Amino acid sequence: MNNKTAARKSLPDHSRPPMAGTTIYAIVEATRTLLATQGYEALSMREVAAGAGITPPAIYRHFPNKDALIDFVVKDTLREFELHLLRAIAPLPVGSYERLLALGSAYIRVATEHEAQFKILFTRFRSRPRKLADFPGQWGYQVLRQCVVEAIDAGILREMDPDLASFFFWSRVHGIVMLLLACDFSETLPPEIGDLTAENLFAATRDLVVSGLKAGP
Amino acid sequence: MNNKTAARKSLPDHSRPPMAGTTIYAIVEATRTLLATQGYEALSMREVAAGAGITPPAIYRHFPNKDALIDFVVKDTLREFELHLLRAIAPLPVGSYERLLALGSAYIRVATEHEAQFKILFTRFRSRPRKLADFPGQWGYQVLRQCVVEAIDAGILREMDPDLASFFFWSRVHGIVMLLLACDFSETLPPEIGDLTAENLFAATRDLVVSGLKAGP
DNA sequence: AACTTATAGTTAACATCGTTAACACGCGGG
DNA sequence: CCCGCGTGTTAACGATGTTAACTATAAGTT
Repeated sequence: MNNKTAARKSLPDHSRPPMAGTTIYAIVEATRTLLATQGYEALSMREVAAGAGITPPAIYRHFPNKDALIDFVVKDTLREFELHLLRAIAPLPVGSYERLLALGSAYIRVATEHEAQFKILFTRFRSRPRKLADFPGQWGYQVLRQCVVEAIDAGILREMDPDLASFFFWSRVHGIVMLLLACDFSETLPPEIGDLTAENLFAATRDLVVSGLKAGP
Repeated sequence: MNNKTAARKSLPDHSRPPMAGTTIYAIVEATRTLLATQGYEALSMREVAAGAGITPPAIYRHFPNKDALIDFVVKDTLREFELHLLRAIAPLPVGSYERLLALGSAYIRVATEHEAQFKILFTRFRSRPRKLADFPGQWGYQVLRQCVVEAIDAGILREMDPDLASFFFWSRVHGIVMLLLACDFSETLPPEIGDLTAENLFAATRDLVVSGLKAGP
């Protein structure tokens, strides 16, 4: 009967993107554009409404509040993140180290291409630390874990807990991305790396990860 | 003559903390408390003023705007970060790997103890990517670099560019901290790690860093 | 065909926020 | 004495997120 007690307002379906041509699509698209151009802090409901060709209160027919709108846009933008990962590793042999590298590159690519959404997802969390399962598509964690398991089985990686190893890989690329988003290393790091993109720094340090930091025998 | 053209309003001295008992001290202290208890998003000038026992416009006698106030508090809080690092490594032998571990632990400790300031410093940057030199005390980068150089010289770490290695170490702890601040891994990572603190995860993965990920010979 | 109802939009307004303008008090030096 | 300066006040402005109240349109239902 009243199994819709929780929501008086009709929420958008979080399981798939809104159809083009609808107002809700215009709202989401306007939000996305504003996030990419002005960033999070400058995003206002009035500007979103103007971009969508409606008045501000009309937004509240589709989203309960600003947070929910942004949350939806972030999740919608990163919805296909998992697919990106799968596409990145598809042409590479199962269990190979190249697959893990490709995952790192794909992560970095998504993070830099959707910088605003990425920062929101990882810093503007209302519900403080969220469960990994709450992240859209678990943020491809299962894909990463699978590749780690396969690499261990293939003898490419040494024996270790796959979850701990996955966390290790994840935190590594995450740290590179977050550090570069926050700080300019152009006068610090050696020029032979080339452009100080996250991608380049990921590549420049991968040998360290594989072989370890200890001095040779 | 008019060498103070840029600033009509008197700015606080950024080079040392305000004296106790002064209004400026009360403002800073109120801001610090609110940041720690409510977080950045909930921080309002009116609450700061109330906490400092003055009216909101009075704040503007000491800080040009909200951003400057927060910026000052962040820098003031993390002013002694470099000293923390130095104290952490002091009892440990020069060139030892323990020194590098102690640096990582100190970084993690400061980040988790001053979560709000840490997040502001690394995500709420107005002047987008800032130069590393602009960070308070360069954020101890020189300390880290020095330890890396010494460890390489001591034969503890293999030969590599010290700046690249420093970045590698930094991004590693940074990634762990940022990931844990954003996401709850309690149902993901193996329970034998213990509490899922950044400190524990740093310790649990340090062998991987030293020995490398590749399978043994 | 007429009446109801839900949906999706509008205008007007409110509370709160950062910030400024205008003014007031106290204190040290000519 | 008064002048200026530092530091506080009150009142107010513009922008923001959000709600209330109203309206128009399309879809059923009798």
